[in-house]
Amino acid sequence: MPTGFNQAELIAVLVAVTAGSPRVMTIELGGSLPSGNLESGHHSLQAGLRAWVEDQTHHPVGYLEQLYTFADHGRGPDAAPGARRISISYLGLVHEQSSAGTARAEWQDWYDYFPWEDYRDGRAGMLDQIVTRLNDWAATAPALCDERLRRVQYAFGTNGAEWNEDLVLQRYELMYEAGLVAESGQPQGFGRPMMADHRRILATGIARLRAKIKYQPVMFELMPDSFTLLHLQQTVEAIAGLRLHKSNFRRQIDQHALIEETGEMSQESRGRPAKLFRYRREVVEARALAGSRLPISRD
Amino acid sequence: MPTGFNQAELIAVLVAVTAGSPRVMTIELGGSLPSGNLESGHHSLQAGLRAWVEDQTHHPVGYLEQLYTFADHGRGPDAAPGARRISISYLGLVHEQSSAGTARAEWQDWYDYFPWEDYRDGRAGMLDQIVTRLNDWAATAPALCDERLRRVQYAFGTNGAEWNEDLVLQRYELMYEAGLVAESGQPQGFGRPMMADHRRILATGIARLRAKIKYQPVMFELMPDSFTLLHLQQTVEAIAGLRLHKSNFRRQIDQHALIEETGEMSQESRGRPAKLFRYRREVVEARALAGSRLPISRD
DNA sequence: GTAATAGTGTCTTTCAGACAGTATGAC
DNA sequence: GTCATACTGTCTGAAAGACACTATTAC
Repeated sequence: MPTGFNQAELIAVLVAVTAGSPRVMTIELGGSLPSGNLESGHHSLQAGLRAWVEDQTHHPVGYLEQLYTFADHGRGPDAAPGARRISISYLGLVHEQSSAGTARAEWQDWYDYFPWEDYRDGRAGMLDQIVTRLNDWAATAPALCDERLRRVQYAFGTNGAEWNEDLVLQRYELMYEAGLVAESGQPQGFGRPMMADHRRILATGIARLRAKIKYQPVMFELMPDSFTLLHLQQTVEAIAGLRLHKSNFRRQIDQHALIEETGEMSQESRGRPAKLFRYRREVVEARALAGSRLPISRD
Repeated sequence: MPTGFNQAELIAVLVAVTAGSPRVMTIELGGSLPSGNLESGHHSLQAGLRAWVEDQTHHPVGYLEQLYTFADHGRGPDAAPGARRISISYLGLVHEQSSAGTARAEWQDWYDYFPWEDYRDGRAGMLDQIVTRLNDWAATAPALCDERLRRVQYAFGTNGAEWNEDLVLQRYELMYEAGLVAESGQPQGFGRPMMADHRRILATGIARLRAKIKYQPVMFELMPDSFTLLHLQQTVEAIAGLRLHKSNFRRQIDQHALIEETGEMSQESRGRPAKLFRYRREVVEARALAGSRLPISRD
């Protein structure tokens, strides 16, 4: 085989939110993200992934965006010298659903893989343990110690620094370097491991989604056609791993005129029944990415 | 050759700003973006591109980020059936410099390729022409007309909509669909064309940079070690294609404590001499991506 | 003096953030 | 009535946006 030829693989981070839990589609009993080779029948990368995902989940993918492309030197018995495996990963969002997946494919709560990322009930107890071990790790390398301590402080919000929920990948990479996850050789690592670098790809996807949700109305891709405001808020909270302020959340949603009342009321309330809303897709697509406010004033 | 194997190519959108002009590195007299095949000697995608770029420009690449990965069905005489060319593009930023490049590689003003993207001297006259032709194009398809008119209004800021400098790719794609650029077959298209889809990749890079500069201090990667505030502002203006408000720009820069005085003064002034500043890389790396403010209030 | 650029002060508007309150259902 | 959830009103402080002003050089 000539050099310069490579095998290409598509990997999907497919997300849904069910009953306040963020879920990711997996295969092999939660050990792998779904992936498949790029086939010649696929018209484009995105089309290939979209067709494949809809086949697996029987739901339309509302939103699909490219995440990252990795390349590793080819491994395995049939790898040619100089050949690589190129992995192209995508983030996909699907509407909340009750179907449990198929035998091969299952939804898993993503906080099984990253328990320390869930800040909804306050700082996870596990975090103190993790930070202690990271600080020990920093101390083992006098030359790098200061640098490492700064990274830990920034990524984990210690020493008065604030927790930044977007830094999912930075936290995972620190833990990987320090040998605190199973993928880096540690038998008793934190969180549930995945095959190869799949947990790293999932971290990339979570980070992207947490960042994106702040300036693009992508959360509606995770919602059913009609929903209550509390339901919407709980979905965002599940993604961000944070509790949000109710009245401010509501004000922001309707300041941007993102939704409208359906006229119906929710049936399943234990308190006062809630109004149902729907996403105003047309309006938002027109004015669209208006979230991009530039903090630099024109003249 | 077995199916499922593909050729991989690295493409760089390499940006510098010289004397208030944003420049992109090209080869073939400005007709192509620099690109090279992924070689087996390259340790990783990023390392391959970085080594290659530094070899070409003799400058360290301060900032390098992946842009997008494309796949086309293999073309050309030696393409195997089912083989594809996978193109992985990167955005790189280098410090302003005077060197004119090499014989093979040259810097070009990116507004040669996208003259309608320069809003610094007000709305480019060319825009009225473009919008007229786009509206004509919309009218040719009654079924799609409304949809197309909405896209034009949004992307080009017509009919009372605001100009959004980030929508570089959307504008190029509309013009491509309407046959207003040479790449889609029009002999007298707007702007300078490039080979294959290179101008589309450049549009992707410009859009990414314009968006990024608003919440990450990446402009300093384009600056020399010391610079005046006006110099910094003109660099950002060159990228954004907009004029900025002087005193607000300055306030924002020092509110975030991004820079510090060197103590020196600029020599080349025609008016009052300006203080020189340097970027506080350490501080910013520590507090870093603090730009990510979430417009959703925690509780 | 003029021209040109450097740099400061401050007013207004907007909006995130926080808090407290009222409304309507089940029991 | 209590409890739970739904929903509204308003105060405060920070920061964007806009405008006007003073400062220091070359000529």
